Amino acid sequence: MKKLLDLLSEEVGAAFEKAGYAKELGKVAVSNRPDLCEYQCNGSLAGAKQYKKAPIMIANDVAECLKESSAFEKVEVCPPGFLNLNLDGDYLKNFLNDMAKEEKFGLEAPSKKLKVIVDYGGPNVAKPLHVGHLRSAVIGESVKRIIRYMGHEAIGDIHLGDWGLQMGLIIAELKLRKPELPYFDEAFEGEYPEEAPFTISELEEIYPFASKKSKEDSDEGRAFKEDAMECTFKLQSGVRGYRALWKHILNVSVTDLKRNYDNLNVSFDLWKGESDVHDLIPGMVQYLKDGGYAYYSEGALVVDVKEETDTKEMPPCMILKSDGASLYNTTDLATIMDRMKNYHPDRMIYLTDKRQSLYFEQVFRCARKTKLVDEDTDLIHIGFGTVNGKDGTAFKTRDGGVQRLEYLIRDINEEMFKKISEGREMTEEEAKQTAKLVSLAAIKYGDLSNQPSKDYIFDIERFSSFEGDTGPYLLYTVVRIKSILKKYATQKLSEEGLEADEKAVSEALNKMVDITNGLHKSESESEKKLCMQLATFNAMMESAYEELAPNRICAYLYDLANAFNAFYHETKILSEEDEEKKLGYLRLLKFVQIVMESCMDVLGFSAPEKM
RNA sequence: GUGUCCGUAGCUCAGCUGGAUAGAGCAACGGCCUUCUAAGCCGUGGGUCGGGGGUUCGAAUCCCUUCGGGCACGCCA
Repeated sequence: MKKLLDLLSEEVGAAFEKAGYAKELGKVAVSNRPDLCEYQCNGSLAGAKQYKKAPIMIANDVAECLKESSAFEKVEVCPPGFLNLNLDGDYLKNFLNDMAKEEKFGLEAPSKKLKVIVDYGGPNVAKPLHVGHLRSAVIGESVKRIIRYMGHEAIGDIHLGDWGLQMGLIIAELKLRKPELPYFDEAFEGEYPEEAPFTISELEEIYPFASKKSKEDSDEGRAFKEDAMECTFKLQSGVRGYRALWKHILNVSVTDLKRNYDNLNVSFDLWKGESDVHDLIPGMVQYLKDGGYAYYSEGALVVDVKEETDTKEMPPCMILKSDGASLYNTTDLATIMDRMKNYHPDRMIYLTDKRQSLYFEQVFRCARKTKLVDEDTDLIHIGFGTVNGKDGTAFKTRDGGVQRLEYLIRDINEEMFKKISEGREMTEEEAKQTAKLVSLAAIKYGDLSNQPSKDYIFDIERFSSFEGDTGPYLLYTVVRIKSILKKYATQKLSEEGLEADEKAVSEALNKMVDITNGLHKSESESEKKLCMQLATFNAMMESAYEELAPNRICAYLYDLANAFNAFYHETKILSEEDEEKKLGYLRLLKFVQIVMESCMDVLGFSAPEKM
């Protein structure tokens, strides 16, 4: 289904053409003077020079031709040559009714269905998630959902950090603490225990402890680091006990990660990690050498990725360190190779901190140059900004430490629980569930409503206050709508003497309020504004997809919620006596509800029944 | 040094490919609940869009320059 602005532009464009001017001038935009009109066209001003004619004359000619158009109820010419337009009510009604009949509200299916891998999350095994992981998870999840909503195939890959020195550090420390474990006995030939010899909290304590020790400038520190490196090497070369121990670390950690990501309503299709491509590295390195791409520079194996058009310095993409070890680049390139072989995606999208953007440019150029990817494979890096505290510097706990994501979410949950329990009639369990939904919306909306590339201030106070442009405000709006609809259905059921339990109400609603049965023509200004906002859904979603910008959806939701609340305040819905009119209102409400819920779902949160 | 992003109301931010009086939220102030959830709605005050040039009929938006800040720049990820 076409976008409203395109339809209007065609309409005005045809008028330009009919009046003897280029139809391209008929581009219609939402008015920036809502006091004067709803839409505007500035083509007469732009065309003045070309036609050597005063803009106002052109505008008058066009306005004359536009009189026959059914799209506008008002066409005005304003000096020096603006074309001020108001949409015709029936035209709008018809547009919305068409929209209501389509599954995705007029969003067109893509001409070609693409396969896209979205690489996000990127946690390290055995390290708790912290605030820095929030953005990758939240934005990545939404980007994945946007792609799916558009009708493409999206595969989410968590891309675990599960292979480097960090694993060696943990194993080395475990060896010191529990040398009696069979994993360290090279003569051991039996079955290793199924149960891991540690819990997640032990694991989380061990890593920072070991990491710190390895950096100490002492004999003990150096010896420990050496041992950790040896453990890493043994692990990577496949020593049985070390592999078994590593499996335990991975399992315990992944279980915990899954729980954490579940709490964020984030899920991955693939739980691949750096370890999965380890065996591919030698072959890839050989390929890069054989192809004449890679050469040794300052002892390291590199691929040049400079291009003639570069205005900046472009360091080469490093494949192997001078000691022969692989690094981040190596596994990323191997992962690209692996994905091309197993999935052959049309696009790969990476979400990481924006500080890595030069790095990804090198990797992408390298992959392209060395033909690890096809020419038409899209490689995209979405670099996001930092989550800052109120002081504008990186978010920390009160005592200056790194804030664990789990605790942060827990704190916000509790805060929200208190708020919801106050003055609302709800059981404790209900309040808990509601608090969870509301705080998730608060956190996610707080993040997603910013442009991904920008830093933003994570202000718990602001999120906890729930006023204005916040997730909870959006939820509240949806809850209001649900509440009205339910009340209507409950009344109807009891009028007929039927039982009105939750299930019956929702079934009755589906039957009685069906948006495909059509809206009526807007009567009030606020109703029309609401409808116009609703009508921009497909254009909005398309641009959110093209720009990979969840913030577009956030802005739309906020505008839609505002438009609804304005309408709500001046319209008596349930007490409307004209039954047909009342049904029209209810359908409009339902329409707003499901559009809002669809948007929220794409953002990765949802509204409760009550708040 | 090279590159890159940013500088808009007291605070946090929108402003799409240049268009008419620069918009929201928070904070401040004033209204609106016997009526569908007031976590809401309506209104008031508050800005030489960092500075200076230029292009244009017209610039927060495009170009140049300057100041101030963030970030990245071969063996970390």
